[in-house]
Amino acid sequence: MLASEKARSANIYDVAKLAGVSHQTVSRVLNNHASIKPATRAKVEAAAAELNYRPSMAARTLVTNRSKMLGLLVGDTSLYGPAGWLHAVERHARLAGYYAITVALKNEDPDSWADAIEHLRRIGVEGLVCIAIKKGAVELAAAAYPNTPIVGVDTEEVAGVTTVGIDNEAGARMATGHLIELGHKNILHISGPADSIEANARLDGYNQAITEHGLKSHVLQGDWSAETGFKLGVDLNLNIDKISAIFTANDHLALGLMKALRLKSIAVPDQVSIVGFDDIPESPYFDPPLTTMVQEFNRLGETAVELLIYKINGLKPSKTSGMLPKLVVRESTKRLK
Amino acid sequence: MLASEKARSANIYDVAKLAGVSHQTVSRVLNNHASIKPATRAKVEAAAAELNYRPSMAARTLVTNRSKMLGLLVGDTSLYGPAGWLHAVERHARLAGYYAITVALKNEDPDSWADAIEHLRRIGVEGLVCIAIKKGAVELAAAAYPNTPIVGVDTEEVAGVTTVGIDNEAGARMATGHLIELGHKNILHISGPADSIEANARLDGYNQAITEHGLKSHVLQGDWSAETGFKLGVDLNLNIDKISAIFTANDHLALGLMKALRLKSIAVPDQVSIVGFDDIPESPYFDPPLTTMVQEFNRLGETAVELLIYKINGLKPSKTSGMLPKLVVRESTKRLK
DNA sequence: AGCATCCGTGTTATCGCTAACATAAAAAGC
DNA sequence: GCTTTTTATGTTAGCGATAACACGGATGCT
Repeated sequence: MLASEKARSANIYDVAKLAGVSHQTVSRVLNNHASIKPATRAKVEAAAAELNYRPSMAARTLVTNRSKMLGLLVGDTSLYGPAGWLHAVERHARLAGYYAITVALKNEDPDSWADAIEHLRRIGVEGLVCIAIKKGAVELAAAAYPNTPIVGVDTEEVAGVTTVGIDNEAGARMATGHLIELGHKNILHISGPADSIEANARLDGYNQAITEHGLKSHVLQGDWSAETGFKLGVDLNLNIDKISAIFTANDHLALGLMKALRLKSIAVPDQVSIVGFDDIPESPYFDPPLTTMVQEFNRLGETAVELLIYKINGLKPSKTSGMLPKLVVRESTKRLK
Repeated sequence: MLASEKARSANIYDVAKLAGVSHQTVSRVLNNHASIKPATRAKVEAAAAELNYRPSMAARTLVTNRSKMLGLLVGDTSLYGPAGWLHAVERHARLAGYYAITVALKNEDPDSWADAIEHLRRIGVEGLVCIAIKKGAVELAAAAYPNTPIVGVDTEEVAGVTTVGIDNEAGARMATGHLIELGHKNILHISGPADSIEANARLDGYNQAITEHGLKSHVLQGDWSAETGFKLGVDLNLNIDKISAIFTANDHLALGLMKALRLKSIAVPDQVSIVGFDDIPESPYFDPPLTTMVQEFNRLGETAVELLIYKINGLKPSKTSGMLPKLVVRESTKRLK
């Protein structure tokens, strides 16, 4: 309260002095070391509380060489999947006592990758989570962080990087399988962007289901946008291949597609059944409500953080398989008459 | 390359030795101090590059007491607005050389606020951006960080906190005004949650426009979800008040509402015109495409970071007014016959 | 009883950097 | 040409924590 008192906040020596012990004892209390008398612990804790003491992460990081920070390299955060994973990872990082430093990479702009990665490098993260970024970006990150554990969430396989993700292939097989069960024979797939790992996995899953049942594969190249779904829908002629069902690589494509079909007075699901992928929050309210594949963000985030912390602690994580999305049947799919 | 060499990365002394100067000279080069001979600078930079040197943020933070980190306290990141602002802020923080530590607060769960804020406190951020969180949470943060500059993005006014945001009131006035211009006399507003600042500002804007034109206010209490829009739509009887137009507090409400109207065979816009708010990416593909209000995330994020850095540097920022959203007219609104 | 062991705590060194002061050489002023 | 200033660099101290070692006193074992 004296005028001479600096606004400087209390450090470990201030606490030690007030508690009448050495600073090292304070440090031991803070770090839950064994062999501290309960009475001493109480004194120290009281002093710390009174001074509103907070340990300096910077000092701790400097001496222990562990920053308790994780870097989160994420792709397009406006997409439903990446945004969901990001926040799940962030949440679980905090629950595990780590700080999450997020850096958004523009997927389309490789020139910016190096800058973003360099930005993170300076701060000294203990581990890296790469979320839905291109293979090249993961490789760049791996090269920049030769001794830092990395976990990829829905990224391509890169040496030294443990990858977790949803099983897009199995999901696409389920989505296509659902249409096949409903009696559809000519099923079109509108794919995601050609350079996307997830999009390709979904395409593969579709083709597997199609081939297994001796059907013919029909694929149109798309991306992740409603706009492209709309454009492809406008140009689409269902009669040429007698298409009675369409599986789109995500819900946005389905949304745009359905708008185009509406304009052409093609009824969903009476004339075409449609299955999407993602289950964005809007999907139940589409016209008609969309049958699609749901994924659980929370568990994926938890797994990613768990694996990363394993690696940080020098343990080899066991291989994890992708998480299975689930089918939600709504009104956009119907048995073929 | 010797076996004795630790995996330890190079520090400032290693660089100094290799460059044949003192460590302080290296420090000066790194911090762009004046009075460094170009030749010396070149030597140091070459040495730093050769050793792949990165300064330790922790050491720098310890001695300068400036962490170059900003805390981002954000509300429900699954909502379109908050997610957009968050990423805009994150991006501009990085462009300004700051690290963004994100912590997501559950808006509905006040018990968790303190934990989240404490988590951030330990790391010593230089400033705080509060994005779309409740007033109580902002106050808690302000109390926990008495000497830390805070900027609120779309939060209620709290003493000491500079607030930026879009002008929800003006936006709502514009949206309602659009319907009035089209000749509508009985305009219903479906509001957002009662405890939301934005929702109340939008409600106020609606009421202003209504009163100015001598019309009667019709309000239904909603929240931000498509589900609620749907439920309200199911129960709605347009005839009672001769409602010919509806302004919903966001696009999701409009989405749910339009689904309900479709089920009841009420044509949009022929029987009711609808205006939303937000312009989520899906809105152009709704049935019909939604007339709504667009906001610019990027500029808001830039402004927030700019203001915060002003405050960090001890400058008093000038009062900023809210940014004006713009009207996008699509097919869900029509002149009243 | 005498020695080893453990418990609880204190002392000193160190992490990698910047601030502040010190100093030699070069430039400028009279 | 000699002091004064400026330029360019070096030296020392300290930020706030943990690690490693030291050490007195209590306890256990023979």
